[in-house]
Amino acid sequence: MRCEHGALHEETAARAAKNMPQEEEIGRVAAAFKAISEPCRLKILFALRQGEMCVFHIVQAVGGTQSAVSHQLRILRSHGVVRARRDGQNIVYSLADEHVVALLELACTHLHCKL
Amino acid sequence: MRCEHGALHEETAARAAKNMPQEEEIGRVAAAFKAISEPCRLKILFALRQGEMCVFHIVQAVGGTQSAVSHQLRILRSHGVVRARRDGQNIVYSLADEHVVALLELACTHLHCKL
DNA sequence: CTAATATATGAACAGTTATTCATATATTGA
DNA sequence: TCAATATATGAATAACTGTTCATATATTAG
Repeated sequence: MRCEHGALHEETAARAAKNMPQEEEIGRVAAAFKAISEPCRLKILFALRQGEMCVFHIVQAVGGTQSAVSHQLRILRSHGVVRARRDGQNIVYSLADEHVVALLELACTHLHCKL
Repeated sequence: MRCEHGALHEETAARAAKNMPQEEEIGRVAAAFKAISEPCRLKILFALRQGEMCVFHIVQAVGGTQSAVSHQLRILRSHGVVRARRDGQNIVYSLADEHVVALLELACTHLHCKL
């Protein structure tokens, strides 16, 4: 290639290749972002931002069927985005940690959304 | 439902429904996260974290075919994650803003990845 | 133990998305 | 203008992901 900045970019590319995270780590990060990249799951997260809730109330807050919400909750949980604890007959879900809230807020800021 | 915290959760659900962002905003946030949720695209972002590069060097840094990288770049660009500028025969790509870097770093922290 | 309620899950289908291949466009140098 | 290089893109196929339906598991009340 005849890039004007050939030498500089060549160096950048070499550094990038050298510092590229492992496939496994890339995969984990990708999976985490994918977990929060579907409208239904995002709704669940925005809802849980108001406080912990059991499935019944999450369904009430975000709409959709119990089955669909439950499937999505499993995905969120398996990716460490939300955590669940049993409370009698119910399972109460909440956001896993502040990172999740921070991610949501960063994205909203980036996109000039009001929260 | 017979949730112990019925009254409290009921209130949380109502607040969540009331403060739920518009479908359109949810969609934008979801699309943005989806844009950065594929391994190939993440690699591109991690690479660009080292500095701007033209397509040729990005391909060198992340591997894969020119065509595939180009397709992914288009997706990243159309979602405002990276920006492109022409420089002679080349198109030089760079991360759109600090939010992108912050998102990557937050995710890595959350997942206990080294960066 | 049985009935009722809350939540989870497997399988199938539908819609979406990534990759590849071939080709198009744009820029530069001769 | 022509050849060469860099990048982009349309179409087709293959892989993935969400939703639904039916059903399973777990907990509590009686």
